[in-house]
Amino acid sequence: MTTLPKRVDDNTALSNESIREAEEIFNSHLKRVGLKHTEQRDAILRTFLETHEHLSTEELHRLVKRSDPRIGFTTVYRTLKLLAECGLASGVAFHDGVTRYEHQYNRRSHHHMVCTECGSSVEFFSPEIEKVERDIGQKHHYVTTRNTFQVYGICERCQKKKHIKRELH
Amino acid sequence: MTTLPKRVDDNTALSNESIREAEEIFNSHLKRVGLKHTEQRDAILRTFLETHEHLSTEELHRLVKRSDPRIGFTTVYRTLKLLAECGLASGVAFHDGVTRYEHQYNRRSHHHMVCTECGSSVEFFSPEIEKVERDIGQKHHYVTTRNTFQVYGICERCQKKKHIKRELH
DNA sequence: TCATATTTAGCAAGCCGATTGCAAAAAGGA
DNA sequence: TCCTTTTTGCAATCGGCTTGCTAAATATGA
Repeated sequence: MTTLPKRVDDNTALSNESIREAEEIFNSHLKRVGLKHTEQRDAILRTFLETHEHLSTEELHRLVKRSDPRIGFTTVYRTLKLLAECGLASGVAFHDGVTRYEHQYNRRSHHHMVCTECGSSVEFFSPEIEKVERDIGQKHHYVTTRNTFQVYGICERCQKKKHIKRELH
Repeated sequence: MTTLPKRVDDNTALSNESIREAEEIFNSHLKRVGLKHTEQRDAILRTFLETHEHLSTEELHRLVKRSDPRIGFTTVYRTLKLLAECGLASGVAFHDGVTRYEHQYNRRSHHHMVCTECGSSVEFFSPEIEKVERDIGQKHHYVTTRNTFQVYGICERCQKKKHIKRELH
């Protein structure tokens, strides 16, 4: 067993306890840097923790507006930065120029395989990757902090679609 | 030996022969898709092959202008896309929102470790990574095409700088 | 070599996600 | 409650990426 894959659309919802813990982390981060606790920030964090996928700021904003339509894009944008600061969110750059975020709380480092046809993705964890990070850091005297690993390819469904298209000729 | 690292600033210049081969690949690609051979495209390819690092379109444009100041940004931009199409260049997305390109001819797939303080980077190749790509693709029935792997951290020099700064307090 | 058809070059404009200035509103300590 | 500080969110801006357009360059065929 080399990997522990997990479909993105699995139910990865956090327990109430985890959510409270995450709120705690966020609140103390705010206090530490002298910022205020607001309704909007709370709502954004809660919505964010409910998600399972990697969301652009745009997409999170759309979700947040469901619980409060008056929350603006800028606030979501800035809150996401705060969440990244205290380790609750982390950004992933796929190859389409849009930064996506995923919640990091109670999840271990993992990687993505992305279909270049339809954009769907699979998450997986691989201890080998973490080992390579350690090894290569040691070799070049870097103190490593994180890594990103993405595999690109074509998913089963899109392969079949292509097959059908070819048969029509 | 798990990795075959190579410093980015090594002399990785291609032989004349390799350059001719690359030009050949480019020319037949142009012919295949019904495009024309031009001085500018030639100059851009040649400059590109001389580089050793990952360049943004902007940066390559600056270099190209040294050999011909009248070559515009758009042409470099579009030529880079052509080069990517025929496999001579490939784009890498670091985490600063800028797409960088590196020449791919006569080089095998490799990865990057980037210093988050000063931006310098180290290239390395790791067969383990390629194996993980194959495994995870197989497991989820993807036909994989490529992967990107980046390690982030702090290089030796920047660690020392931080150390000195701390001692001044 | 020259004429003709096709593509290119590069300016300028547009696009789009990321970022910021600002004034009214909200938070929270005294 | 009052007052200071921070936040919010609109609107404007920024910056990299992309494209429309026309004069110029290239390839093809006579």
